[in-house]
Amino acid sequence: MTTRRATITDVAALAGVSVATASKALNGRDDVRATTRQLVLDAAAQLSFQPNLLAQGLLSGQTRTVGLLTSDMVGRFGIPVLLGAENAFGAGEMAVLLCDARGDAIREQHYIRTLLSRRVDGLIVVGESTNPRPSITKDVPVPVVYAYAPSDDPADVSFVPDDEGGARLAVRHLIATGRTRIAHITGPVTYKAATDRAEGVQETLEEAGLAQAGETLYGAWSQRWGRLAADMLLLNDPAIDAVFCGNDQIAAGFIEAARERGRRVPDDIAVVGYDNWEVLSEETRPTLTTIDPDLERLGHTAAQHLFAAIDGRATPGVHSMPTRLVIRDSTAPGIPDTPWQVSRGGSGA
Amino acid sequence: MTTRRATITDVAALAGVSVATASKALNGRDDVRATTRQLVLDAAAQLSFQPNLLAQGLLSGQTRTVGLLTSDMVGRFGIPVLLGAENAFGAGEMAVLLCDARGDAIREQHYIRTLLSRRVDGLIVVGESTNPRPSITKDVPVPVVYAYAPSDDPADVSFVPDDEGGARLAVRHLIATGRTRIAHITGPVTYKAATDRAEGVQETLEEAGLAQAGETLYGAWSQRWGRLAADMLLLNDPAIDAVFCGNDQIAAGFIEAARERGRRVPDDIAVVGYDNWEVLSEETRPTLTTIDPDLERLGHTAAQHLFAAIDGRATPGVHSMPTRLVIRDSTAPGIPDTPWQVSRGGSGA
DNA sequence: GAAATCACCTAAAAGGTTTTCGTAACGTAG
DNA sequence: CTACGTTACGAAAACCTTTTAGGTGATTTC
Repeated sequence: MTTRRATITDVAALAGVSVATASKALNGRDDVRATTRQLVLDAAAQLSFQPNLLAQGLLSGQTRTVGLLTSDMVGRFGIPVLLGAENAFGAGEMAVLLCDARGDAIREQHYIRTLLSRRVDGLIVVGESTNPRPSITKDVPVPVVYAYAPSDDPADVSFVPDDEGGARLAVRHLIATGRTRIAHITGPVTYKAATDRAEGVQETLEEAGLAQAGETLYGAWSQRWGRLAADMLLLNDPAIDAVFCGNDQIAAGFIEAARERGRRVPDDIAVVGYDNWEVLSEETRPTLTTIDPDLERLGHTAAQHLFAAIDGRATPGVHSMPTRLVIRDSTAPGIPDTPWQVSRGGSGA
Repeated sequence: MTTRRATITDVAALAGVSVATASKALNGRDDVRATTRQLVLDAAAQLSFQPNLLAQGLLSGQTRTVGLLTSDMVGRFGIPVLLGAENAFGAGEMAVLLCDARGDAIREQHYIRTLLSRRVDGLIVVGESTNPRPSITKDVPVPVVYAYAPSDDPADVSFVPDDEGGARLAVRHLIATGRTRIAHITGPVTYKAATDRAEGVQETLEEAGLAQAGETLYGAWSQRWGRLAADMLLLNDPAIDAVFCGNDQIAAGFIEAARERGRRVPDDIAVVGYDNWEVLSEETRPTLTTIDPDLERLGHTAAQHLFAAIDGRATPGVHSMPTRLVIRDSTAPGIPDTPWQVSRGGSGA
């Protein structure tokens, strides 16, 4: 198991050529005879030679490695972003060094240092909420891209979901299906995601000449809050015919409470969620129309822009990424069982 | 931003000593005068010198890096394992290279090659189900540890959750709360997790002199199947007073259907789930008693054993990791709101 | 027949660090 | 004064690869 690994010297020796020639043969450079090249390739195969990327990196100054610094991997949103990024990296010859700072600034500093020690070519920082986070770009001699949580320095490269656009999609869909008394229940007011979406709701309703049914109800991101808010809302304003919820958990709670109060979804009240967290949105009854923030794509795009930045083609600014409306039964009665999806272009970079 | 990074040569020059002395001073070796050492340290600080880990690795043959090969990061189980492992690595000076093979054997081979090219010190392979997976240990010149999915070679080092033990915990708890007609609904029979748990149920009931209420119902890991199975079960065997479900989704579906059929949980029927997936187990009504497989700990332990293996102290075999019973309201009526937890020792390595 | 061209290959340096060995300087014992 | 041990430091090798510059022999050109 622990046999010494073959080096290019071994390959060259076996092929009966010099190290330099072996290198050229292996890397497809053209001042080597075809027969010689084959000799070298055969030798390499026989020894199952793998070039030492450390040595290459030392020489070239490029490690083909990027650091992925996440502030809280436990949460739901970091994972898809990370997944999309890993996906983009895997496609190239890049590898990703994963560091989870667990929301601790000290630990983050520590990780940044070790990543730099390892001479990563770039850094991608993924946050856990869409609230801006401190920039690290100036402290670091390699390009940095921020995903999900933007940097607080607008000159950095950030990718965030278009929460306002998502809310617009949701509300337009409700209006298009004939709803006129639309309420909005969402999470804590301290979340930029919540206030952005609320703003999107507000503006879209105004554009359509409608008034929002009641104030935006800020609470928690939980099912419990969805139930509670449903009780409040249905009691105060019985004429409501649609509600847009700040996430799928709130929506699931709302649907449950509404049914217990004898309101039929979607016939009496249409419900739209947010996140397209499928374990919830596919299991509510009726299944849940929701906004998919397409986080995997966000991560993918962020990674690609990190590549570009490494190549010297940075794209500064906060880029807001388009979301998708996923229509299911909670807004569209009578539609066949398979959900159909609506994608939306534009709005972002 | 792209200023050349300081090397030990720069530090040595600034301190007015040779490179060798600088190295010794920085690494705390003792044949260097105290005043000289301070000189070097000051110079290093001034240049904010960071040793190049590539160069160190090239020389020492140790990269202090491990590869984490996951077969399907999208799934629910890989993540906590990965998290626990990352946690263990972060504590030391190890870094983890993340590769998601997405269940594709070709891609897995590719990743293994590039990881070896990068001279990782070890590999941790995390699977997506507890079904054994092909061993890669002989193809690889570094230690390998398998987490969640064991290797099919029993001489390898594997860590799996103790599904049988988890089932025992669940059934013993039901018996302890006075239930005697206990049914078992679970996922597809193709999952070893499902059959292991079923076996645990069977044996525990026999030991208690009880007969299982009906055959084990194999189906899907979904809420839908939980509802369906509930309908079948409650119709066929109205005397059932407890059900142990193969996961929390099935349990959530069961609870829902049971309530709709007018059975009170836990008064008429006690329900136990599996996984302690908190988004579900804390949101069902009543909240769900369930088995927590403690995957984060599993990942942590696997990582620690990888360290040991790298140091030459491997621990071959399939180690089965203990689970925890988390008691909530679906089995224990009238208990105050905060859940109390029971941990169990033993049974594993 | 000498010079130039060409095809192919090799020696050596570079990259940053650690470690081994060598070498001063100095003090102490004989 | 010589022999030796100790202390503090420096030169150079080693890790593995790529690249540059150079070298060899054969073939072509005048």
